[in-house]
Amino acid sequence: MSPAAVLQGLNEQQIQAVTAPEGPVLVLAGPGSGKTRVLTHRIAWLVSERGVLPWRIMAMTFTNKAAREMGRRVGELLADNPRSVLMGTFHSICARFLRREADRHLPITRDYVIFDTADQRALIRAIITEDLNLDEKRYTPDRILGRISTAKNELIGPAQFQPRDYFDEIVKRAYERYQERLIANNAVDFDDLLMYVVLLFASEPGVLERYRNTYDHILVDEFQDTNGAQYALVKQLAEKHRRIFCVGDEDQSIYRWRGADYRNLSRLRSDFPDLHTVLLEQNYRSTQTILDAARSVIDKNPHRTPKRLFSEHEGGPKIILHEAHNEQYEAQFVVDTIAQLVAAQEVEPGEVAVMYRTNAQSRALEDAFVRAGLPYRLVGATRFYNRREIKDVIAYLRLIHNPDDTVSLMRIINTPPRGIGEKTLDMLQRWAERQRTSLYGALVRLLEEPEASPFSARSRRALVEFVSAVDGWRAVRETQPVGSLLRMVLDETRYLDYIDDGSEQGRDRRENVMELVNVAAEYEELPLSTFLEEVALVSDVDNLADSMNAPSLLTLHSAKGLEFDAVFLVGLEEGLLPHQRSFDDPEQMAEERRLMYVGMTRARRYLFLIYAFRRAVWGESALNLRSRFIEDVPADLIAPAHTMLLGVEGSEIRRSARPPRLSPAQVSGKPSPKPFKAGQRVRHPKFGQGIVIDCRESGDDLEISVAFEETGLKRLLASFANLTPLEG
DNA sequence: AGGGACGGTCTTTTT
DNA sequence: GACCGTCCCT
Repeated sequence: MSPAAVLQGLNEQQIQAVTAPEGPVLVLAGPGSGKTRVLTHRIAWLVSERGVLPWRIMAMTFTNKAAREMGRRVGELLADNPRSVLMGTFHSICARFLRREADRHLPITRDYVIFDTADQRALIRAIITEDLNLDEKRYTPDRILGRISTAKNELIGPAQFQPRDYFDEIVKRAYERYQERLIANNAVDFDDLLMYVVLLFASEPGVLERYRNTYDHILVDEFQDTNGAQYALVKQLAEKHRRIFCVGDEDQSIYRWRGADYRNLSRLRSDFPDLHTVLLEQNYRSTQTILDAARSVIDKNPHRTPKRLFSEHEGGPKIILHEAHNEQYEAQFVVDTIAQLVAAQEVEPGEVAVMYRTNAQSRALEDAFVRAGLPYRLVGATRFYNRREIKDVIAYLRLIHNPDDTVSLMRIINTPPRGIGEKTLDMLQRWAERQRTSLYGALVRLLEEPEASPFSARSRRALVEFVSAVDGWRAVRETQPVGSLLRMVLDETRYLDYIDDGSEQGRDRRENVMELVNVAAEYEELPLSTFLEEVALVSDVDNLADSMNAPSLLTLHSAKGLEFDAVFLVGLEEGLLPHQRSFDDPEQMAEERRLMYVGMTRARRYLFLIYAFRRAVWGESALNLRSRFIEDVPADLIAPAHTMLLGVEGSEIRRSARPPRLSPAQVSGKPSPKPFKAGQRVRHPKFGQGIVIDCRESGDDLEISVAFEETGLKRLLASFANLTPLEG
């Protein structure tokens, strides 16, 4: 293959990046500049031009989807060397290393399981209430787990954990127990996957040497989102041969809250002083209008490396700004507008995305899509693997794989109900403790010498029946493919009858489980451990079905790395984006701004910024001001919805014959007298003085929003509110 | 032991 | 408005 083939279609800057010397390289690049493309071509270039053997290359990404995509493209570029490059998420790659090294070097075995967030909570809750005798209202599992996670991301084990306040003292004690219990369960949490590998490499130079020698080229995607442990891993692997290639964009760093550390950029620079930095500023994705708008939002963030983003797509349609009356109208506007864009053949349905700050916002959107009879792809919300029935079934498989997994055992020992109640479980737990064995160990003992146990005949029979069943499955777990093992479990436990109570929900649950059976069947002869590992490490975006030509609904966080012809950013309101929880922290506020920036730059041609005048929060209707980020977009780049221009040439397409059901403010047919105008000062007998924010028809009344000096924002109906206008 | 009714809390964002 | 934990009844 000639160099021209590998470099084909790349611009000057990109070629420079792809063919950079094999020392440390950092590619800093704006959105849509082909970062991932550069990474892919770099791999192809190393193999075809530099003669690097594909299996000596390791490329780390943040989602499996990104890894798959990369694999596909590398496969295309190197027709004869497919798939042998090690590509995966940090977590999945570490899970693999651990599986290989656990028996020799770690307190867990190769059959370890990965605890997800719910498992972690169950474990820490038990520690707080049982071991430490504390009130879990005061010491909430999530707060403690958050501290533990931060520590692990910085490679601080329970022994090195330095308490800085009283709460930390509790955290330290909980952390110690937590780690002991994980090990007793033969389990690791997400952070352990990384921490164990880094600590192992640090303590066993021989092991590290083996991996360094195998993987002599390290590539990292989305470098700005690496945490302390991930950086340490990269450094360990690369510090000797120094062939490291990172791409990233600090303006797209949106994972600080889960440990992403922006200091890793300066660490990289100081650990690799000969770092070769390439800047990519050309954007291949968005129109200049979108880029200009996005830049005016991100430019307000302090301390950034200024980047001049320029597009090869001049101009483009204006950005549409729309205020909806509430979240239902917001969703309706989105659905209607998508229908119009599609009808006008401006976009394919699958090239449209609706993005929001919180998962809860997907509900109203889903409702609108369902009512309109339009298909959609949902990322997140009630994630498939978080559903109760799926977790139950997977708990069975986990227990079969690893009988020490007490969290799974507790989950299913009486699911479906088989007469093992609280009393019996208490007794079992105490009995196991007395014999210094795991719960499963105690159950096995019960099987061997039933009369040694303290149980009544009835409980004993139930327990024996349960453990015999699990033992039976364990006996065949090596010989049966995952799919048929799962079917055995379902048959013998009559689990489907248990969840399917005949209701619609019950049928849904049954179908979910059947779906899992299908997924499992695809694993064929692959070991159970592989199945469980992938189930634990899949992310929401990984499941985004490319095959379906329908709009995607997703959070701004899961939108990173994706692009669409048309993007709707909804819920652009103070309190939502930026989120309430970031108001008092400038660092977090900067991250909210980057989130907005990421969302805007996902769009190729059409960008819609949408906010709702009021929104139901926890069932209550609340008023919101529109997001401060909207104010940062230059007015000349914005057009209101009713002037919507379709087509780059500016051809105007009339909005559909069907009258769009938009907010009352949109229906501007008959102008009615509005006694109150925004900005006007008013007085209310009870709330005092304030400023009118908004005034609009609501039914046949007027709805006035007033920001009162004392009591804050209130929404009043003109016929009830006794408002007096004040002068100037 | 299990099921149903009730009330309090909760939501950022995810591997 | 959803989920979970708690209480009470069968």
